[in-house]
Amino acid sequence: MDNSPPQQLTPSQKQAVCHIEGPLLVLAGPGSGKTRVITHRIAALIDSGVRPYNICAITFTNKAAEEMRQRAFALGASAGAHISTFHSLCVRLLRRHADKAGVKSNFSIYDQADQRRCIKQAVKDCQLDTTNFPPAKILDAVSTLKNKLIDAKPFEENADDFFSKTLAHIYLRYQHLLGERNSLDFDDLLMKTAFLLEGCPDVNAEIGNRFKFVLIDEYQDTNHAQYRIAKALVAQHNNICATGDPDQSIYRWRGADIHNILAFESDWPEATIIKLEENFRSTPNILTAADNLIANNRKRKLKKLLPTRPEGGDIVITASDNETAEARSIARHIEELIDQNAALNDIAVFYRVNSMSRTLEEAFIHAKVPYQIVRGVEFYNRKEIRDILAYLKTIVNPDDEVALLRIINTPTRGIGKVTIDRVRAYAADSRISLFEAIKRAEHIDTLSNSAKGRLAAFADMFRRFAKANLGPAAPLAEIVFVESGLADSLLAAGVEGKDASENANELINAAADYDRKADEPSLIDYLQEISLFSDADAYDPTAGRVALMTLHAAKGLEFENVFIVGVEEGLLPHERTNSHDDLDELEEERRLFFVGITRAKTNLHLSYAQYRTIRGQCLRTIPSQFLFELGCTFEEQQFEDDEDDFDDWEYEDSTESIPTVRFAVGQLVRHQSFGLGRVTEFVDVGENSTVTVKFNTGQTKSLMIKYACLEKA
DNA sequence: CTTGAGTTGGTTTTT
DNA sequence: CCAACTCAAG
Repeated sequence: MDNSPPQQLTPSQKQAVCHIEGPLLVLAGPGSGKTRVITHRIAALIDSGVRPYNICAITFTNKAAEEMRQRAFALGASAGAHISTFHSLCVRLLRRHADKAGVKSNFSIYDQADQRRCIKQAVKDCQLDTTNFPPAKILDAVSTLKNKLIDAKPFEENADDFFSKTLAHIYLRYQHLLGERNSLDFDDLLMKTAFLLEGCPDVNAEIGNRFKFVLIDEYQDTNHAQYRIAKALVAQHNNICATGDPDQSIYRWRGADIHNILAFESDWPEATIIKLEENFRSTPNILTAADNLIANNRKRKLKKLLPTRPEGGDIVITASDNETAEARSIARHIEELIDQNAALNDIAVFYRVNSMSRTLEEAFIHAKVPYQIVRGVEFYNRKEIRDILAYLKTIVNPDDEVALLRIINTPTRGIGKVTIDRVRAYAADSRISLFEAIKRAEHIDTLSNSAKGRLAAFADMFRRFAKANLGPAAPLAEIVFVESGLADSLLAAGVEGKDASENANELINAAADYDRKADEPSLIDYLQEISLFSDADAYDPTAGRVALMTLHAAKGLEFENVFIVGVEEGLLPHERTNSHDDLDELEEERRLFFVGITRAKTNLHLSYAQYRTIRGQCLRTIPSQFLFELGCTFEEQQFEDDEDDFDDWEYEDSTESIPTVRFAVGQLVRHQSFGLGRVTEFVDVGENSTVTVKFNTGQTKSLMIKYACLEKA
């Protein structure tokens, strides 16, 4: 049961803990006790006389930060060290030095949905068409620029081609809109902090006095902005300890630059490098499979995966007819595990895309398997929650037009499009904010008297809210929920609104929870904190439920029994990654699978479906190339569903293959011209079946069986 | 001003 | 396939 690292630290772990002064890179493989090393290190630093106040540890998620605080505390480290994510640290620094950073301290933080709306607005403002300039693409480009710390103005100055120039316009407009609304997006938090630290000597000096020892976890997933922040944080003392694993870098698409960790030695030439290659988590066969898989990546630092656990456990690959059968198969396997006394907390199911959770959920409900879907942000994306939060955001930051427009007529209070347009026009003319204009509604001549009255009532409501904004978040959230009329409107919606009401109450409870935990609770702080919530933060390891999550969310976790579903071409690697043409993309998908596999302590269960319904279309699938790279011999089970309600045609369809020569993966074959080789993949699509063969000449070929004349050797 | 029917378009992972 | 948006009727 307990596979935690040995009580005694291993020599290399000890070395990493005790290396106090100077830059240190800990290259830690999965399950190497990395977290343990970091917490011990924090404790050791404090032990050796460093004040907790002078320590800054940066984690990847809030959850990880929380855990690290507790663990360090359990090791006897006194409280006081700053432990948070990069983003939370940035929020703190930007609020503290708001004037120097060029922001107001009550800024809102834009999430993805807000960003998209805002960029859309910016595109329109530039008189451009959203079909030629899709907001999602533009947002991506802007985000990339920000992650590289290229601000709008310098970008515009250097833009020479048409697209860059247009992009520059949109980027400038977007930043302008954000500024007007006193809002920052996720990338701004990093970019503005980097500029603040690099551009203000006094802030930098203050940082130097404060943070004398800096620890950064998951360094392989830092982007350029985070790298520059890290550099600035350690500039004066050079005491950086970065930990990470290049093989677990899975956020390239978000700007993470694997180069940061690969080039650590050239950044800090005097750096000590310590490798943690022993694995205390997984059984040898799981590690062999993981190692075989990742060996296919060409661009990597070689690192061993040394097992310390005895043999045991299974790797099982299941092929099911379709995703429903796959989900049932998983549910049944879980029932078996439960029969063998496995704890529900010890079981997890991973998938590549969130939409795959639906089918699993249905199967688990049917089989009465308790589960939790680890998706923290989902709660905050619900309409009723976003509504309440929009009220709260407007209280804190009346310039946040997105929030204001969301709730100005929610619930409906007779302030429609026409009225809003007139107020906006007035606001633009008088060069005041929309909220300011609403307060002056009675002076707006274009408005009808009834509209004036409604706007006045709206403004009055916010005056009452402002008076009630006295620290703790929960009481205000409750007042807002009731006085805004949201509570009544949900009540009026009957059954439909019942869930929504419960969610609203849950939000108020969550706020109360925050109030209890925070040193100095405030609405601003609360809003900024929940903006930085991540999916993984919602994971409750003590829930007594099977955990369902994306492969990305699985990072940093471990389970006795791991299921990975949908191990198919197009899904893992995902087709949208362009991994067909781009080797880097393919390698990242492989790392993602590697991360998934190495979460498993004892039993690993991989599965794919032969047909999968995607966007309503039932399509034939191909097992993922990654499956064949695992290399170890495994028992492949064909899952047969014995329930009667299974659609007949699916059987027909899948059994109606034209008789053709079949090849097993691993089969030795001979080809007339290429000679001997081994089958690495067999794609069964009837008469057009193909095999991929790795020939002894070194080349790998995909061949159509009906033409290739392969013979089994 | 609100509502609902109809259309369009986007469709991975997330701080 | 679903969510977000548009538009016309009430």
